[in-house]
Amino acid sequence: MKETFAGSGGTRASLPAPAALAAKVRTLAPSMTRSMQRVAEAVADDPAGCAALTVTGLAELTGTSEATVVRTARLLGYPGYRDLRLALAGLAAQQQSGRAPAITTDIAVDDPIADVVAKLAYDEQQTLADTAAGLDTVQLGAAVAALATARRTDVYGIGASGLVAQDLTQKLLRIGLIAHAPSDPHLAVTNAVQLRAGDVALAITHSGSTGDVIEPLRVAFERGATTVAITGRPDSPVTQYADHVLTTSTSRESELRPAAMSSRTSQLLVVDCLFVGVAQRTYESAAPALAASYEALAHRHGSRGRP
Amino acid sequence: MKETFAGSGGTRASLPAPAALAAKVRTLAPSMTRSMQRVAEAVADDPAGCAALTVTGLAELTGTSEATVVRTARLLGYPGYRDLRLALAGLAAQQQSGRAPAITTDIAVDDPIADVVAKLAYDEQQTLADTAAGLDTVQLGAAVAALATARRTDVYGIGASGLVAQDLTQKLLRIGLIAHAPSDPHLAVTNAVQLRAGDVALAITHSGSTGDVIEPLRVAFERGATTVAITGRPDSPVTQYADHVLTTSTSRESELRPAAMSSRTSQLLVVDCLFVGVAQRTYESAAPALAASYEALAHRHGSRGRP
DNA sequence: AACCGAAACGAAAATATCTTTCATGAGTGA
DNA sequence: TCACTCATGAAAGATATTTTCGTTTCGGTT
Repeated sequence: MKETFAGSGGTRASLPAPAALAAKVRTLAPSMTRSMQRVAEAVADDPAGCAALTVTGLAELTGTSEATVVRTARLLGYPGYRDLRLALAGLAAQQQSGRAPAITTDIAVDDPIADVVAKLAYDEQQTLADTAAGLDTVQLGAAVAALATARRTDVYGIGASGLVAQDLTQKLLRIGLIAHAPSDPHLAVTNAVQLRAGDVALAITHSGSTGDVIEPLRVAFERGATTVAITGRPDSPVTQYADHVLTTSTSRESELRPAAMSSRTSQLLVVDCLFVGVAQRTYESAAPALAASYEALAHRHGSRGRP
Repeated sequence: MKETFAGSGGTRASLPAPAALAAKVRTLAPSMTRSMQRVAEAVADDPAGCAALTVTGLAELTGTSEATVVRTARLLGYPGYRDLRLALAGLAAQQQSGRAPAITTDIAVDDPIADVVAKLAYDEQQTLADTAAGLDTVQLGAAVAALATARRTDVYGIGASGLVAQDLTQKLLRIGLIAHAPSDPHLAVTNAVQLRAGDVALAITHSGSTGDVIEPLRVAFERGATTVAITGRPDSPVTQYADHVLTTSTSRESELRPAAMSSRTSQLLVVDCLFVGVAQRTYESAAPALAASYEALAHRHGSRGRP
């Protein structure tokens, strides 16, 4: 690995931004081995402290070996420990200069309703920030390009993710694209069989292991369609069949705050980004289409303006 | 110079803070030799770029030698180049996060995808904050109470709001309550006719003027059910038939960012609050029901962990 | 102008740090 | 139980940083 390229300050390959690090740790933790998790945890817990440590120091601190530390750094998206260390220094500086440490307490059974509102709002804001920070714009751009030029698009999702799938579908239809979000898994596969090169199939699943969603994506993939996966687990089975993977952030969940809640927030942001990106790319046709759909809806509302 | 002391994480000697670096360069410049000035200048000019360079790299860039770079680092108050580099990374991160006010502008057709992500995330965060701030906790509490004790609940919504309605329905079902979200307006009315005192009807409409949603709520209202409206217009027709009104926030929309987008975010937060509130109130039965639904879903996912 | 001394400077050696390789052992499924 | 895979750390190998030390430069002095 040469480091010389960085000198130009030109096109920097997408190293994870410091801000995204905490989110990345959470996202990738499940796919880590025990030792690596210890390292990741230490790093997320005390960025400043870890930035001051050498590989050897961090290895000792976490009771692991240098090799494991380097492996962890790699998994987090850096070429090696050195770069992770720089990112940690950046993160530490950011945390230092202002923004809150972001420690939310869980929602308790006896929290007053006002607290519930505050905590939920805060958590969802956090989720949005994490998602935005962790989103790979290259993958996103590729997915947008594929969608914008697709002959037709299928969107697969089940349960909570199914609603997100429908949301995207509604939006795409609004700008004149052809999109479907089959709600029945069997129909999804039936649909997928019809896809071919130039079409796009998009799977939305938080766990990345939802068979009912993977199956149609696999079929589409094998048919030559461009496939996109929106998932919280970038190493999960669904990504096998995905040309482009968009990662949603995973925040800690609790009994009263199911994972579905934050994953939905995260997924919707991604979907919105996709939509806006596509609308930009197809502006010529999208703008009139959007206007037309407003028009068509107007008469279904009572008066045109305020009641 | 050993670096091992850092391992303790104990009393960190006072390294110059990153922010002070630029000032320090200016202060110390006069006392520097020519070569060192070149190094200091490069460092002050482009912290981010220099942070990416090794001693050798920076030496080459400034046309000096490694030794000079290290001497400069020393003069600036760091034990060696390594620490200067970390400080530079911190400074870069701070500068990066500092300049973010560009996102207040609307999304333009030619915005790069990264900006789109940042702006959308920012807007949605804003929407959440506004919604949380504007939510009437008394009304919310009342709605929660009604839902928690309802015999059955109907949720009405069309289009984007329809998805929110389904989201709420899914959640309520998960904790063992009886809820429906008829997607067909006619079915909605048919359903509404069945409601009576002790039941809850909940209408979700951003404009508050969506006839297809108002109608079933009216019917439910007249049948004596407790009615709730989630709307962005607290003075719109739908509130006529609503015992409790929950107001969502309305943020500015633009051509590329339809109102549906932020109203959906806002509505979902309200719906989440309702859900958590209800889950709290019915904790005895909700907790096992939630657990059970997790259980039931587990087998639809491949393995629990890594693929 | 020639000389001297001090300081600046860089090449290269010495050291520290990071990365890779490889052998070992723990855990897993047949 | 056995074969197998995978996680793991020790140590070798590769880089980066720091130190050493000799050369060069510059200012002043004779």
